Amino acid sequence: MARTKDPAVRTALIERAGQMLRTREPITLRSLVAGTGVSTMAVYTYFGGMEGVWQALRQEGFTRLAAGLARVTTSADPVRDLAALGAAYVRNALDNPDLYRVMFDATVDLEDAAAADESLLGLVRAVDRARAAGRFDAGVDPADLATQTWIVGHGLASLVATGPLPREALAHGASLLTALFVKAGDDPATCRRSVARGWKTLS
Amino acid sequence: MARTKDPAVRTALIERAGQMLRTREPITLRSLVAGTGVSTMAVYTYFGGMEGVWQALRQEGFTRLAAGLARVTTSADPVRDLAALGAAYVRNALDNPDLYRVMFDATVDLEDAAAADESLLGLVRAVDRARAAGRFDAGVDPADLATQTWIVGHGLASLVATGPLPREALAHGASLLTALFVKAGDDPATCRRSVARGWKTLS
DNA sequence: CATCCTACATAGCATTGCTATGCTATGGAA
DNA sequence: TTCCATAGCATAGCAATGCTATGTAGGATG
Repeated sequence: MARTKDPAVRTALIERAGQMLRTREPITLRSLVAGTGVSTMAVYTYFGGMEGVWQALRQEGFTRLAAGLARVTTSADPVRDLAALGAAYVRNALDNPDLYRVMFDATVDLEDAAAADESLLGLVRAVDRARAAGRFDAGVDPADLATQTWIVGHGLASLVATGPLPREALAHGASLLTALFVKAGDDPATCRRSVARGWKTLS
Repeated sequence: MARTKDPAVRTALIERAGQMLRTREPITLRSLVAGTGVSTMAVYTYFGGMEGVWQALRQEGFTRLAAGLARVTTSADPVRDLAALGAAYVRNALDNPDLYRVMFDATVDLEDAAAADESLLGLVRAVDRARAAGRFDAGVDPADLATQTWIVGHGLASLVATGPLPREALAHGASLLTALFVKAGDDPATCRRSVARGWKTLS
């Protein structure tokens, strides 16, 4: 029919935007395309405007988060794995603080919510394994416990990444998750050791 | 020496800014002063620029949060009070979602951190009362437990206010706080009832 | 090969936050 | 009371922002 879009241009632009986010350069229409050889219109061709760029960055953030969670190896101790997933969540937020902020600063739309749910799935499966292994009570709802783990991880990551809490406060994560998993039925002493093993993957 | 600033102008401007935040109007230099009778220069005289306006809004947010927490009545049940403080924190965030976002979207500076610590004090005192009443173990550090309560409240409020979690997810707050307080030494059955009493002040 | 649609560049638009320039009025010193 | 330096304040203009209108060129499709 006519000229086709070059996917490399789109990729290059979001990659450059991510780079600028990391170096804390302000991302503007003109600064984004400066030096790339393409003109400002490319942003409208590939993203429909700057808002589209931000949305693409949000998806990039969720993709990176999913990759970080997927990198957690499942072991014979599902409670350790659960803590390791929480640690990976926090680590991802601290490794890409600006990207993490972009992910949650605007009201997330349905497309973003789908990506977030995708990430939650790994947590739900880990809870399922723990329940199957007899570590958690049969009455525990995997989705509920996964959500609560998310709440803890997000609260901790958010407060540390934006400044109110110092990095030493990350240790609270282990306490919170232990409390959560013991309430779910795990043996306190065993749980403490499992969570410690999973959480220490953070540092 | 010369003319003095009129505090009423500053107050009127931040009040108007707060109103615009609530009605989701974009807050720009010109739109902020439109209709107030003062010119754009007033923003620079009283706030030093738009960034000063945002900082003032953040402080306004912390002030409102402190007021919300102070409104929580202390009862004979310190664990109930602790849960009620957590509920008040979440309620404040949901009542003023945009103001709450402004409070935490930028990297908080030292002045904001002081306001945040001020709010934490109420939590620390409640933990102290609970420990004095024998509900918590003697080894519990009030500052630590207060911080963990904050992490839960912030994580919950943040995820519900920005959209990823529905309002029904607020019920997770009671579960999380119960887990936390039981781990601190409270009797499970008693704790569940205390937290339920405090948390139900949310709705 | 011819055609038409689409990517793309250039230029210009309104709006943004901010600053330079005067003017005015007001509080402290004589 | 008189005077004037100084801070408040308004107007106008600056560069930079996101976006749109317009014209061109290039490639896929018949």
